[in-house]
Amino acid sequence: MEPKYKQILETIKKQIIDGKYPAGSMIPDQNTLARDFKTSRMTVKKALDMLAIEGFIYSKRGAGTFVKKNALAQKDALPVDSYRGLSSQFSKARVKSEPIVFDVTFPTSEIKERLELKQNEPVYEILRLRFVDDEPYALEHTFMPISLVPNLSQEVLFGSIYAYLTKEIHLEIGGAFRKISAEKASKNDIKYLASAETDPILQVEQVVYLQDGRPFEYSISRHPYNGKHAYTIFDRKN
Amino acid sequence: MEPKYKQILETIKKQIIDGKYPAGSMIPDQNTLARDFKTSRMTVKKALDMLAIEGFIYSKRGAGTFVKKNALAQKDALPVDSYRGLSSQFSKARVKSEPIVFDVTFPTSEIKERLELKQNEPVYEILRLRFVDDEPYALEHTFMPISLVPNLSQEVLFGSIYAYLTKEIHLEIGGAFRKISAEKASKNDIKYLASAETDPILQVEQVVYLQDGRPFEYSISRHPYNGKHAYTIFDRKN
DNA sequence: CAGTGGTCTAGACCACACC
DNA sequence: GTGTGGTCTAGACCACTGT
Repeated sequence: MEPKYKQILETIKKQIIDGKYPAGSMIPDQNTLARDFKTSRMTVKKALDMLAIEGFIYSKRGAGTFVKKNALAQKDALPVDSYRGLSSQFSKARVKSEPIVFDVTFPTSEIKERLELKQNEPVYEILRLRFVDDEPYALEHTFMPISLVPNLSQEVLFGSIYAYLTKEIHLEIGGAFRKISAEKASKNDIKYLASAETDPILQVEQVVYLQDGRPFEYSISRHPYNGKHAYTIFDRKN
Repeated sequence: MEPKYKQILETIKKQIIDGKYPAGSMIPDQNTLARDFKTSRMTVKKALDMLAIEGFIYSKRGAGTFVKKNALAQKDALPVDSYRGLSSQFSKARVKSEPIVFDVTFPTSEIKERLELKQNEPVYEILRLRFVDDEPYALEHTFMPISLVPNLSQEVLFGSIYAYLTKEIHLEIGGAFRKISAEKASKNDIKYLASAETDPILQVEQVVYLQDGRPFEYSISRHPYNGKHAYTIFDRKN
């Protein structure tokens, strides 16, 4: 059984998308909604709070709750989960992966620090060339502690590592820290991404954390300069 | 009077930072906390939910509420408000701005679309070179509808536009959409940012929205390649 | 002033984890 | 089973907006 506040949330969201509450208009007050949905005001409030977080509405004390002018732009917005890997951004059929390096090593001091490793725990080192629609999309250099993923097979590398981690093993992703920069093309970029020597490279360096805060993956992705693949985000103030 | 849930939130946050609840440990259950804080469980729950959003703790139904392993890393984390401008990232004294262009024009079709302008409303066009610690930090090309900011003076451009907008006028920022890419250096980059012709440029293109969803600023910032200034974010799954 | 949203209470029942 | 967090109720009081 889905919680009642989620049902209310979905109902109102659908009504906004369907145009029952146009952009800029006020939606019914919380007491009215509570009566209409045969529930308490607290439950309505929770639904409205979530809708505000999703970017559809905003509330002003003393005035009312209003549909945002650009509410409809939110309706196709992805939740923030690009660290789940490429497969959630693009349909699985369009993504291919070609492993270049798959090794087990001792981490350098920088990687040890990023992954908060205590002693000299070994890590996987994975270098993969990733394709979207058969075009090079990124060169991914990934490090993961072996202790967290004891049985990673080379086979998995051809597909989505994240699908394997969340389905096969029981790992819950909590968030990711990312650093995005523009870099000069390296030899590997020229070799694998077909970059020219003077092409700029978009680099995304990230540490992915589990729900309990343990770092779980450190990776550097390098994207070719082709005018197609930029990094996009929507920051919302709450 | 600050709401009670915020006081509870701050108290527990301080206790985590002070080491009363070490990383990985369980904090007292909600009923106990409600008794200790002389409040209801719902109020405690709200405080804990906010603490989870801030990245300090996580809860598991049936098990308990735990301090994240990297909770302390959150204690200096900035809230997501870099669209408030540079002055919130760096102390005001370190930031300088040099206006290059300050004009009023009719928008191109692309800018009209980004700012969702109906007719041919005029916009400000502002080109500013921004310095941090007297080094070129970014070349900012900004467009704002005149209708939203009727009285922007050239004087304001030397400082922080955002400080002026939120303090002098009564404008509330709601969020921003950003697109980050790596680009080749243009003539302007070479001229103002002292970039070499082969240097990559980190470009941040953004549309900033007001709380009610109206787009309010469209800007393109170009950052020089000096290994110092990357774009960083922390995505949290909630 | 009336109407709105923000917070809070003191309970209740349920779903889930762990033993 | 016991203890935990997730949801929900039916009220209440307060802060703020707009007239």
